[in-house]
Amino acid sequence: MSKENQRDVIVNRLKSKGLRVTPQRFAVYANLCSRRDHPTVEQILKDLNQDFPISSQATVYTSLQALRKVGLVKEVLLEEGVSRYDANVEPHHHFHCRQCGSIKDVPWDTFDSFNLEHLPYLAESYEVTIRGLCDRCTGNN
Amino acid sequence: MSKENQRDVIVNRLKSKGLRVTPQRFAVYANLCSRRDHPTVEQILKDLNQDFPISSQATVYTSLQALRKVGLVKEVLLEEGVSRYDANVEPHHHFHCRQCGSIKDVPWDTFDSFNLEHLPYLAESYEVTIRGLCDRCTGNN
DNA sequence: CTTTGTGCAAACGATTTGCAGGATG
DNA sequence: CATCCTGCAAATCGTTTGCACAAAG
Repeated sequence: MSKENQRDVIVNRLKSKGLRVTPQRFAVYANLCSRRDHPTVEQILKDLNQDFPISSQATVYTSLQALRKVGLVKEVLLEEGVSRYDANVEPHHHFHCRQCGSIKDVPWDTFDSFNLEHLPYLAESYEVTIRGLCDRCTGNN
Repeated sequence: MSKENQRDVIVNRLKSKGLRVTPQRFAVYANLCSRRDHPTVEQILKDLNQDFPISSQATVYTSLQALRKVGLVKEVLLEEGVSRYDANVEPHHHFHCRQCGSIKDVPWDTFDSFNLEHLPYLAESYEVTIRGLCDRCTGNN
């Protein structure tokens, strides 16, 4: 619950995956864990270096790649030419607002489980992408 | 049914969308209509220029952009850094084989319609991405 | 100490753009 | 014949890589 604890949780997750805990890598992952907006590399970098330079662009890229390789972060592809990252690796769906571009997580249990048995393929996972207008952009709320 | 007819269908679709019918644009769209494999720009270009040079890279890009703008083709984003194109603009889902990378269309009615009413957003469309092994890669078939 | 990570700048690859000439309606 | 398209090459943008130095375990 305390800040100490959150730090330890992140450190332990990195260690448990066999990743060395460096300030830059920690900062990238901690930043990603603290947000829910599926940021781009550019947004992460700007955030990290806001107060004073913590990491370089190349290191953010390689950190994200390392985190992705061990399954601590996922890449989210919803728009052309835009790679976003997500520290929420639990199965969930995505909503993409066509007006403001925001991306919202949609709970896994929003949909009754699908019957994928009758497909001529071996389905291992699936995800739903929903597009439309978010709460802010509809004016309702 | 005849080749003449298919050509006319494509010409008429372009015209009806207010697009000029140029050999390059026709070739790009006709090629896309003739395949079901969601090719990349590179694959389209290679195919067009196989016998003798028909179009340049830049023109394929701009043709696809024009076709996309009028709703005759859709972009398919399933892998990082790979833009694929699809002349099937009817609603459907996608299956992506993790082994051979092939992409298959999955019929819209595979899933019972979802109840998106209880989301706090205005859902206008959705699509399902399924990942796994295709028929060839499972060995069943 | 050995291995791995970082920063910088250069390299890269996909996509876009500016421009002059050419084709379309 | 006015408008839009094409081809080419240069520009651009996001991402990756090589290398020398620094830090982690």
